[in-house]
Amino acid sequence: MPNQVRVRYAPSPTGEPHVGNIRTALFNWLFARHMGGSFIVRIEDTDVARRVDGAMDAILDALRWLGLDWDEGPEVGGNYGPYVQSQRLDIYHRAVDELLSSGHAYHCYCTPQRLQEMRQEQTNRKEPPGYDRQCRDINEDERSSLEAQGLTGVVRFKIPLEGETTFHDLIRGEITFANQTMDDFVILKSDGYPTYHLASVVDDNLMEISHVMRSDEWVSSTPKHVLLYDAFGYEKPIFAHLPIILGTDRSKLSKRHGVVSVLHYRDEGFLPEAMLNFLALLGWSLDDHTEIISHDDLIRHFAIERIGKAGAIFDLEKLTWMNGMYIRQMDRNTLVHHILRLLDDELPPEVPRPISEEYVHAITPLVQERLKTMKEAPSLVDFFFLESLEYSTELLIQSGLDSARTANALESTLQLVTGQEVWSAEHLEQELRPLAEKLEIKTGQLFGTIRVAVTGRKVAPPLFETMAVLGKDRCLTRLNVAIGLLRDG
RNA sequence: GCCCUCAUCGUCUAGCCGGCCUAGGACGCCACCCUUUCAAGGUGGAGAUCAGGGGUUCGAAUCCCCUUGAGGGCACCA
Repeated sequence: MPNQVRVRYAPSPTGEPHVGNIRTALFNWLFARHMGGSFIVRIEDTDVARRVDGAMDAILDALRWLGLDWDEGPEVGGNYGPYVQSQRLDIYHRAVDELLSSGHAYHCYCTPQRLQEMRQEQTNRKEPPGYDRQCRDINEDERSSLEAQGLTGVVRFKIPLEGETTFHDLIRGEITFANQTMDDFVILKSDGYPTYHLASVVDDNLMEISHVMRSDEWVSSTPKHVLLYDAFGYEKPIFAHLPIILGTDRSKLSKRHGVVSVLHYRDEGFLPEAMLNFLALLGWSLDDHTEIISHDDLIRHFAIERIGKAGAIFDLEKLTWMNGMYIRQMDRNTLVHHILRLLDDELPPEVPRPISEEYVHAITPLVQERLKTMKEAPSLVDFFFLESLEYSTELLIQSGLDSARTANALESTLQLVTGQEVWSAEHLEQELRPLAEKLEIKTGQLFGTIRVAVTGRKVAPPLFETMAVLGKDRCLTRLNVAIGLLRDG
C-alpha cells in the first residue's frame, strides 16, 4: 500500500489568478482526485511588498468557479494548518535555527548595495551572477560586532562547494546540476520572512506532501530544495515539473499577451466546464482523438505519464470553439436560467422586470447553437424585448430591390399576416413562402426584408420561429414601423 | 555570459518499448452540401520531407551523437 497522495497548490497572493497558475492547480487537483488523495491549498504570502489585497480571494474564487475543491487550506482548515505562510513564521524561524546550528546555514550582513555592485561586476566580466560567499566564514566575534552595529542581515544556505545534485522528475526524468552553478541563496530575509525555497520545503515536509507538481520555471531551483531536504534530513517528495503556458510569441504567458486572469474569462461568458476541459488539454491528452471530456472522465483518466514536456500556447480560438460546444450540450433549463440572469443585468432599464422565464424559454432554442460565449446572449436576443428597434432604413432594402418594391413587399406581408389566426412558425412559412413568388421576388429578398423589419438586423435567428416567439402584435407593429420608414424616406 | 529544459501541420496534440506512418485527430482556414440571414451539422481539401546534419539498423518521427532554434532560471520575488 503506497503512501497517501497529498498534493498542494501554493499560489502567492500577488495578483490575478493567472491561467497558467490555475492550470497547475487543475493538474494537482486532477491527480489528487484520480488517486483518491488530498488536494491542499497553501497561501505563500512571504513577500510583504508584493502582497495584493483581495488577491487570495480572487484565487480562491477562480478555484471555486472551476469546481476545484480543496480538502485542506484556507477557509476549510485541516490538520496541518495554518495554511497561510505569514501565520507560520515561528515554524520557519525554528527551521532556520536548526540549519544554523547544524552548520548548513550562516548569517550574511552584506548590504543590498554591495550585492548589486558585485552582480554588476560579475555580469561585466561575463560571469554568472551569484553571491561571492563573503560572509560564509566569518567567525562569532566578527558576527557579534556586526550585530552590535545594528545590522540584522539575512541567513543564507551553504551550498556544497563541490559535487552535483541530481533529482528525478516524473515528467522529465533525471536532472543533474553541478553544485558549483548554485550560489548560497537566502533562506531568511532581513524582515524575518523566509524565502520561497525555505518555506515551501519546510511546509511540504510538515504537510506530508507526496508529490510536488509545479510549473517548469522551478526546475532550476529544485536542486536547492533537494539540498535543503537533505540538510534537514527530510524525506523528499516526488517532483513533477509541468510545461508552462506560452503566449502567441512562445514566451511565458504574461500580462503583455493580453488578459491572463481566469476570472476574466468567466466574466467574458466562458463556462467553467469548457475552461476546465480546455486547460486540461493544454499539456495533457487522453488519446489521439478525444477533445470533449467530462469532469468525471477527466478524473478517471488523468495520468501524469501523459503530460507533455513542451510548452503550449494558449489558443483562445480553440477555447471559444469548445465553449460553444458546451453551450450546445447544455441542458435547456440551465441555459434558460443563465440567459435570464444575463438579461436581467444587461437589458436597458425600460424593459420591464421581472423578465418572463416562459418567454426566455421560448427564445433560448433559437440561440443555443448560435452562442459562442454566454456574454453574447443579451445582444443576440435583445430585440425580443425592446419596444422600438433602431436600424437604418437601408437595411430593409435587399440587394436587387428598391425602396418602393420593398415597401410594397412589406405591405403585402402585413396584409397577409394580419389575417392569420394560427401563429406558428410552420404556418407562417407556409403562408409567406408563396408570397415571394406572387411578388416576383426571391424568397431570400422577401425574408430578408421581413427579418430586418421584425428584428432590426440582417443577422438573426430563423425568421419564422422568431416571429412565432415574438407574437403577432409585435410583428404587426414592427412591420408597420418599417413601412412607415420606407414611405417617409 | 553560465546552468537547465524542450523541439511532429499556423495552434493544441496522437504516435516516440523501430516496421500498422505515403504521420492520425481537433481548432483555425478553404470548398461544397443543407439553407430565408447567421450559426449548427455533413462531406471534402490545403496544411508537417516529423528543426537540420550525421550515424546505428534490412528498416527511424521513434535509438545514439552533433548543430541550430526556442523557452526557463541565475533577487533579501515567488
